[in-house]
Amino acid sequence: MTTGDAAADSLDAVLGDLERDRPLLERSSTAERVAEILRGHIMEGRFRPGDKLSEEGIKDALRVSRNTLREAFRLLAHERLLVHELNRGVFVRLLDASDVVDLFAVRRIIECAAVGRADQPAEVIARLAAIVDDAERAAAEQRWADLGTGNMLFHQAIAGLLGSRRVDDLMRQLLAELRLVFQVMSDPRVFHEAYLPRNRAIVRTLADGDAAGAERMLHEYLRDAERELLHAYGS
Amino acid sequence: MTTGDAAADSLDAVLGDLERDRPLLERSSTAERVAEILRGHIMEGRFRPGDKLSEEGIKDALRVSRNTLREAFRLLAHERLLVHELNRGVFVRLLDASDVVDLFAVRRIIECAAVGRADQPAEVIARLAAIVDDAERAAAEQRWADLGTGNMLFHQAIAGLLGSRRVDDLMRQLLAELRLVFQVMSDPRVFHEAYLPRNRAIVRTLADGDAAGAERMLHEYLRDAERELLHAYGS
DNA sequence: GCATATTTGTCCGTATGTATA
DNA sequence: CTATACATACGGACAAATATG
Repeated sequence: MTTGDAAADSLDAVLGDLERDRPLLERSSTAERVAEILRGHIMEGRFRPGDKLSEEGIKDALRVSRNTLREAFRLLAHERLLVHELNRGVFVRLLDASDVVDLFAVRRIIECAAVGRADQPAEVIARLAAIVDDAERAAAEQRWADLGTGNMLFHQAIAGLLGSRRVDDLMRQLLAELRLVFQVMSDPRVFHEAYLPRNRAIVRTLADGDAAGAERMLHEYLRDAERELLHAYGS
Repeated sequence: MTTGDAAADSLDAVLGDLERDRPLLERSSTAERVAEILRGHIMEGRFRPGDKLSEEGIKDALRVSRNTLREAFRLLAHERLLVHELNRGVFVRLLDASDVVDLFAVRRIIECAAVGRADQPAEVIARLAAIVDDAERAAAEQRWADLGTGNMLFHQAIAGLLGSRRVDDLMRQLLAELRLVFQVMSDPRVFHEAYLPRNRAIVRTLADGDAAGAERMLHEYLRDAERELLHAYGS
């Protein structure tokens, strides 16, 4: 009973109003806006992995029709953030150890390919450094949520080195799934904090023009992070 | 007026009945089955890139409700096979030269990473060889459609060497998009046929245990194929 | 194991807004 | 500029499946 009677009432409070910041130049359908809102709530942990998202409760809270809501559900299910069980409804995805392994396998391929390319202009490296700066500042000021997103942003930027729209989309999706992994962990703060210096070192090595070295460091980074997450999963 | 009044009538003939081969153990919703049918029609060229898919015409032909059809549209738009233009409807995606470049950039990363791994059991290599066998047979018997799918299957199998569910899904999607590229080409037959011997050579090199050599060959393969497609796009 | 209540799956009618001939 | 066609979005309805007591 994850979203029981009481929860249905509180959804009004949890989910902000749909029309909140509707831009004058809105170029998206209601279903897409609903999906965006729900995506945010999932990734920030207000809906936890395994939770059921009932059509009735959410359509009332967001004041949209069931049809529109179902279109949004389809989108998020396609992004692997929700799972659709026939005649049972949609649930926030619950990832297992094999998902973690798969996620890191893809990350290794994409991210290592990205840093391994030697032809990076200095301006791009500077952008990476700026992102690490922000994350370090967030850690220093104990803004743990910002630290987490900053770390994510770093790896998104790494993938961005490839300059491919499709790789960017893929990476965004992988990191969103990874957020679901973090949310079943005990303490995400210390996790992200420990890897901050390694991000810094990777950028420095890249700036020195040692792409191969940076790739090696990133590979070890991913190996260790995967191992730690799997350990947290108790496998 | 790609799907005008006359076309709406013929849709009944073009689109097979939805209930055709509904399995006893149907574990999928109507929306997913509709998406599957439309996907097939798009990839086999019965709907051509740029065509508009009108809700009215298709819902009548498939005898489903507008709501269900819209859910299916959302799925296919998310797969990049359709583009959703607000208040204008959905259209079969029309790819441009930059899409071809992007598609091949991702293919290079994925496929080259796959063949570059030296630890492939002999049984897996044999499966690759069998796929090339099938494609060669199709070419010899002038079954051009089968030749095309056979070539696709080969590259799907290459990506499959990584043993990652997410990579498999990604590759399936990339190849589906690539099919849209082929459909604006003049003569896909000769295109696929020319690359058949190179597939064969890659498998042979892999069987010899020379993963690095196979990766080099695949890289050249992709470079040439991309160049040829871009030339066909007139850029 | 059964009867009931709840929820999903699907369809329809309709009002409104948007694009286009 | 008007008229028409169409997409968007809503709400109601009902059958079917599932959850609950």
